[in-house]
Amino acid sequence: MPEDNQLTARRKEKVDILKSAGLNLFPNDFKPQHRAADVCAGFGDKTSQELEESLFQVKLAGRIMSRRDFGKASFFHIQDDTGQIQAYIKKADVPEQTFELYRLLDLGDIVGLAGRVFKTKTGELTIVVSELKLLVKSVLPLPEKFHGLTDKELRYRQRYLDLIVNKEVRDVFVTRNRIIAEVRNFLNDHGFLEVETPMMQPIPGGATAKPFKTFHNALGMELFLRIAPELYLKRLVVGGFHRVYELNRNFRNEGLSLQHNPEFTMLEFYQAFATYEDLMSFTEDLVCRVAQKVIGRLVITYQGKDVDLTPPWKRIPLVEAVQTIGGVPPEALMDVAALRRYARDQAMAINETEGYGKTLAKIFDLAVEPRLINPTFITGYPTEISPLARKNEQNPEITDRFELFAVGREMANGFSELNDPEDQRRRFEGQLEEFKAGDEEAHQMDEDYIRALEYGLPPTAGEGIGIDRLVMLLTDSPSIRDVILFPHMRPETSLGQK
RNA sequence: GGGCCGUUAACUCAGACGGUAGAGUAUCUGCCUUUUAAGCAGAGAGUCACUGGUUCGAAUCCAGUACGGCCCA
Repeated sequence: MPEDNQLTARRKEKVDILKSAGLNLFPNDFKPQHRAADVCAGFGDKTSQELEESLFQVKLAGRIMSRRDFGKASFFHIQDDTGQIQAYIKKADVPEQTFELYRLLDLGDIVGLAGRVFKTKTGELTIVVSELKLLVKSVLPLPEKFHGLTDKELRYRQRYLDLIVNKEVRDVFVTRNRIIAEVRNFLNDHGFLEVETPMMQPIPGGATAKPFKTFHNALGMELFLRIAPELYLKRLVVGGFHRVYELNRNFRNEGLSLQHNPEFTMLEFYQAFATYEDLMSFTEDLVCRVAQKVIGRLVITYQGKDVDLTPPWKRIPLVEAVQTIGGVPPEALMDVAALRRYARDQAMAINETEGYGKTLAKIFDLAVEPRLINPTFITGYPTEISPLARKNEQNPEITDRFELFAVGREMANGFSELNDPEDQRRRFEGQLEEFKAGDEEAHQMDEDYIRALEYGLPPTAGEGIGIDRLVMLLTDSPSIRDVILFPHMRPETSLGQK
């Protein structure tokens, strides 16, 4: 792309002019003393007369975002990391070479300036430039000022440009940071210890998903980018860290969608002596506190729909939800044959080789999930599809597990942990059968994890919360790519390698 | 992986029926000392994503490829 066109050629000419005038084009000695937002906050409510009398000087640095030239004067806006402020330069008021320099500046250049604060006729706080210094010349033109940059491909590929010209994008990522900070605060306040466990694992576990493979040259071994930190975190509970969490990246080798990026951020936390029911209440508290602190309210809007986060949230057993919300008749739930018949009648795409639990979950995904707008816990997931969860004591066909849904998508998954090593071994063996039967996502055997359980995992409950999806919900973002700074894209073919 | 749609100037977009490629912003020149999508007058700027085909002639029709978007698995 950076091939010369008329615009970049003209800018490079200006670089040459400035260079030949002996100007340092990359100075590093300008120290701004103010920021745009501080100046606005500090002087915004002063009258023009007060400003005239105060003669207050400010010194700041920013990128030129717009300019309105007159013959012997000009208005321009500069933007720093806090926002924009207008500046005014008048030929008569500055040394000749300063005005000459200004004439050679372009939108996108970063300058340092100093001057007095005043208000224009229209009441806009403005800096009268008395000193102006070029801090770096930009040789590529910025997008058009009114429509800005809207092409999604360009926005994701050149996020730096997106961030320069689209303030809302910047705001989303600031909010993301605040959400994550509040999640950490909440967990820290509740006595949880943040830990870091391997991203590269010899056995990918803790979830059902296809992993990315990599290779360690010196050890001559295949490794997998983690699909979840779960098994390591539970080892830490065995080791005596009774409240642990990890908030970091997972990697899953799957397709991309509005809700899926190959690497995504997940919170996982484990609490000894808690049950999945404790975690449901804990999750309500966590999400509400984050929403209250970051957004300031519990009724939010997501893509035009109202979402009420006010607890308590509904807790509905899976089989009940399928009937009352999904409209599946009770007789269709009799056995796997009945489920398949029902799915066929409803033209639902299911895999005829899968068993009762998977088929039921699939029907749930299609018939119920999109309808769960307000946060809702679905409980009682089949044991067959929950190889790491504790069986329910009344009904061993289901587990003490929940998933949380909101705005029609899964937000969290939690359960009382299976801590019986013999049961865990049998579950892993069952998964191996599934793998042999063609399920590439089936869980693998992890002998060391079973050994850890043999030392004794305290009764524990654990949960994972999809942070990207939480950020999407709280920032009203339609795509996961809007909350990930550099979402995965295929390589740009037109960009030559230097 | 499948279906539909898109790709035209740096950006945002027009471009019926196949007949020399258009606008606004941005850039350049001139005028302009309180503008803010500043204004007025003028100028320059394009491998119409790529490859092939049909045609006297293709941005336009056809096929394939690349990248992207949306929907589905």
